[in-house]
Amino acid sequence: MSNRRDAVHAVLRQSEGFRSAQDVYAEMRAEGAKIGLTTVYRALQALADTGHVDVLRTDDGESVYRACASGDHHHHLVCRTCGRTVEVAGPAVERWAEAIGSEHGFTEITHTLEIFGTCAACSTAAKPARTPSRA
Amino acid sequence: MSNRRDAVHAVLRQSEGFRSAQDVYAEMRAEGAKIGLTTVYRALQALADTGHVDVLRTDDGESVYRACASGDHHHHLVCRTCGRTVEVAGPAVERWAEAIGSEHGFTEITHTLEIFGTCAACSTAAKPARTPSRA
DNA sequence: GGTGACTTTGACAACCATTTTCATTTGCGC
DNA sequence: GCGCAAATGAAAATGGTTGTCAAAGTCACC
Repeated sequence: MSNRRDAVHAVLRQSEGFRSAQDVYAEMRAEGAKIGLTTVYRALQALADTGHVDVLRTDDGESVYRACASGDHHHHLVCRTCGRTVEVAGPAVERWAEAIGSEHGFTEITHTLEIFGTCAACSTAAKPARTPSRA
Repeated sequence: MSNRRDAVHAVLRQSEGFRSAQDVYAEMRAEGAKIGLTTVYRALQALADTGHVDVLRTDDGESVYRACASGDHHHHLVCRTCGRTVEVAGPAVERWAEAIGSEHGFTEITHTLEIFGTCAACSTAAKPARTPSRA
């Protein structure tokens, strides 16, 4: 029955970068899957709770999910143009955060860290001419 | 005329931690200020654009604002219980992010980093008994 | 002092992702 | 086959944020 959950997970596994709930839903419907938006949200949350996928918020407040290779704590280097994502680990940062926290008397330190940039491919593609589509 | 904007800014200055737009609006109304929600949002955005206040998204997608001491790039150590905020600088992290980015061929690196924890006062107040409210 | 152009304001409606509700369906044990 | 409990999904509710638009305020200029 939690077949739906697996289906949702599968969609994420097939994706390169982060996908929004609406996005996943749309794709599944497009593929002919009979599933409700509600279920997608529930599946995504369940997956996130069990640590099977990573969640993060986009700048416009949308939640995006991604099936990550490792279940360990890690961060993401995301291309702001194509969405390609690289998982990175930063032991030094973890320690730094801990240290900063303790230094100020804080306990149970957690942190959120995401790195954004333009990947090689996109930065090449973006400035061939000298009309950088300046918005 | 941009008196409203100053008023909004003032509210933030009087606050210790991050405040949501709705929150600021409610407080201003409570103080008797005649201001509309729309205006509060606009003021907040304007302030954020000009770098007078820092913005970040809470886990539930709400935008929260804070008038920060320095206009420089810095991060926040936020108490998840009382909201008290400490501004921290982490040159090492900035460099690390840059390095990781270049290493993967990314350019125009930016990053978001927030540290959450329980401050000394709150952690003391929270565990008087031995019922750690383990969710 | 008056007038008109332009900007700011704010009430209200529109948006939209997410959540809740609730009736129906499905799986499973008995 | 029956009934219960969990899962599902359609639709409505929620709630923060943004857009619309007319009214009010400012200011320059006559």
